[in-house]
Amino acid sequence: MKRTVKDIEYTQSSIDLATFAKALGHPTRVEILKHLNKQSCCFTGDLVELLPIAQSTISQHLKELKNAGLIQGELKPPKIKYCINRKNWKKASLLFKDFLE
Amino acid sequence: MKRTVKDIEYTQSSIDLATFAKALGHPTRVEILKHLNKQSCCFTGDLVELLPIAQSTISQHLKELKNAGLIQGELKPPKIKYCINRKNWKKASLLFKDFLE
DNA sequence: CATTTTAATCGTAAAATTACGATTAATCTT
DNA sequence: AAGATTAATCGTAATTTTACGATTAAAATG
Repeated sequence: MKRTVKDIEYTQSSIDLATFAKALGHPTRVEILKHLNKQSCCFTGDLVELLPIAQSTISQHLKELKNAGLIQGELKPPKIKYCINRKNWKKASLLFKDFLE
Repeated sequence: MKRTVKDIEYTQSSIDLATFAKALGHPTRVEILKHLNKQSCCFTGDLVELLPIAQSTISQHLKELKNAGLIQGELKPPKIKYCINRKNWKKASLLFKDFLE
């Protein structure tokens, strides 16, 4: 890899769309978001029960969704409650809608 | 990596959504699709001029978009005309719309 | 028929992604 | 205070992605 994405000029909307899309680009993360969207919020533990993958892997996926801005975590010791980030969800919704017409 | 996606049961819509999303998960591919969608079709060469990356890399991205079903190629020797696959574009549009509300 | 044009494919390298188990940190319970 | 619970982080390995230049195949042009 000789060049990084940062060297190239893309429109901000292309970058934003690609970032959201990348986060949605794995079925596990889609399932997480589906579950989260259905009941608005849930704990990591709920997802560990729901999905047949390791707890650490789910944490990793949650981190990616968080980094993309699609979810946010709220401390409810000793648990962590994850919720859809409605502001960015809406932003993504509009971006995809506009892009796909 | 001890487990592959294939071992896990996902809903078909999650897989379809993730597949489309993954294809949209790179700004270069988003730019390609934007350009393609604007004028409906174009040749590989147009994209090579448009984007500051190697021809082989663009071919690779086109292949991915084709594999995801978002575009299709038509032989216009010695060129190849790429167009949005409207059927699947519509499918993606509905999937994302439904998913993001 | 030789040359040029077009775009895919090959070979390769660097980086990112995905997965796991083990460990850790924080908080709650006894 | 000791132990249990929860979920992030660490370390690691396999795989995939992204990028490049070089080569190849197919068709058009001279």
